[in-house]
Amino acid sequence: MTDRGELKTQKAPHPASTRRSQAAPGRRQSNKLDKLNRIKAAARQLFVSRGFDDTTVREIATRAGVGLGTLFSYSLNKRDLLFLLGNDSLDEVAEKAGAGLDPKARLADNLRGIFGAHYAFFASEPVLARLVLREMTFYDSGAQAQRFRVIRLRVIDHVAGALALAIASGEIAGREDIAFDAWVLFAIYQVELRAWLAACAPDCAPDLAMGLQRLERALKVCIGGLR
Amino acid sequence: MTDRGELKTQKAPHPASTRRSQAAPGRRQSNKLDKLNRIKAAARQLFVSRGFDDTTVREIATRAGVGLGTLFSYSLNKRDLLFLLGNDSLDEVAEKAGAGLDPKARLADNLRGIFGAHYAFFASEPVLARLVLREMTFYDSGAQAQRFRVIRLRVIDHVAGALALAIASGEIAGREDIAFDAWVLFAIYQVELRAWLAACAPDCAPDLAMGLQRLERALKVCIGGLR
DNA sequence: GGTTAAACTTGAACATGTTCAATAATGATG
DNA sequence: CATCATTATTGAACATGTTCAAGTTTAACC
Repeated sequence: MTDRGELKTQKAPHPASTRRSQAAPGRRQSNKLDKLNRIKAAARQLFVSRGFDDTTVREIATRAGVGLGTLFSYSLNKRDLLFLLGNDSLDEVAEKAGAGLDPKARLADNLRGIFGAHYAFFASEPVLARLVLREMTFYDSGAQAQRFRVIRLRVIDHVAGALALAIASGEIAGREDIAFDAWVLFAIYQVELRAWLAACAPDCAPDLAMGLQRLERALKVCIGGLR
Repeated sequence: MTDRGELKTQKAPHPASTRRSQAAPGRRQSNKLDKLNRIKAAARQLFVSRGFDDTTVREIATRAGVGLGTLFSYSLNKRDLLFLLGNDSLDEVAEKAGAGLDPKARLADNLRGIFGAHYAFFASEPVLARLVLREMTFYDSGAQAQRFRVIRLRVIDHVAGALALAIASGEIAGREDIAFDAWVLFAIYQVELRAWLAACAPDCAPDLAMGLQRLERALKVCIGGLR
């Protein structure tokens, strides 16, 4: 395989080409967007209804009304196509989760706000969510994998924000390295999330309340310490 | 794909067949073992020297001196073949790690004993280790994936053992649910491990001391608590 | 409008994991 | 040893992700 993590073409339209430069959002640009949307919709439908492995890229191309080769100028490979879908959703979720931080709330509640938004998303799209998590955990080449990492950093940042608020309000003591503490809490979230999604059959919706309760318990072990 | 996680043939030799039953470790059995070993050796060499994706099953079969189809009666698929190698090593490591528990040691030291043994293994076979972790994190069908899960449970059990010792010696207070606490610590280990292995180029040996130091720091955040 | 270069699209061709029907090897039995 | 049922082996055939050289479309410029 040896992919270098880059798309083949993908250029800003007319980047001061030989002739001229201009914003020029012409037919070309809107056609591309249209195709991308058709591809995304087709892929989403098929991945959700048949699973990742049992969906062929040929089916996606057909349903999207594009040629087989065209798929690969919109996403580096099949996996990256899945990430594209996942990231679109995760991006929204992460934004929403971060906006909900409440200076007057307790730490546990702010954390539930952040992680709960994600859990709700994963519960609402269990099939896609499981696929994304499964595929995304370790692959890190491709534009979408990079985007995923950025989103993740933002979430960790939100956790750090929650910790800062808790310190400001005196709920917990000042800490040496908030970012590191946030990383540890995020680690617990990640593993809990995977365990929660793995716990029930691949096409059933996981139990949101139960999952969050377990996560909260795990986070409290860490917040309270073992001593 | 739709694999059901089972090998095709694989039967205890002559399981009270139509005729008779017997231990009968004849030529057949030793031939099989021999082939399995050749396959494992070939796969290991190729995976380590060229990576998982760039090794073809045809190459493995050729180097092992077996037919292409034979590979798939020894492992369910290419990925499971990788797990086979990884599990053989992990099994040993987990055993060693558990045996090293010292009732007189401090909690942090016992934990370093357990996790350190794993880190040492991952540092000594970085290529294989990364492959196994990458591939194994979410796939859970196939005999080897099952075996991996059992090994993991054993490690968590060792962590629980370390906690029990720390409680017995009075280092930490009695806890409500040691197994759950162990699970949380293990979660931190898992994420730290992945971050450590991901941090450097794919074929360089990661820095053992630095990795363990970071892990210890993360575990201490949890042990000490945030308050 | 006509010309042209850049960008986009495409499916045939390729690479490679996996299956399976045919064949061979084994060893229990007579 | 001859027979035969079971088990193991095999590679041709298949399925499917990915590449790429050739063709098509776009729009900047005259």
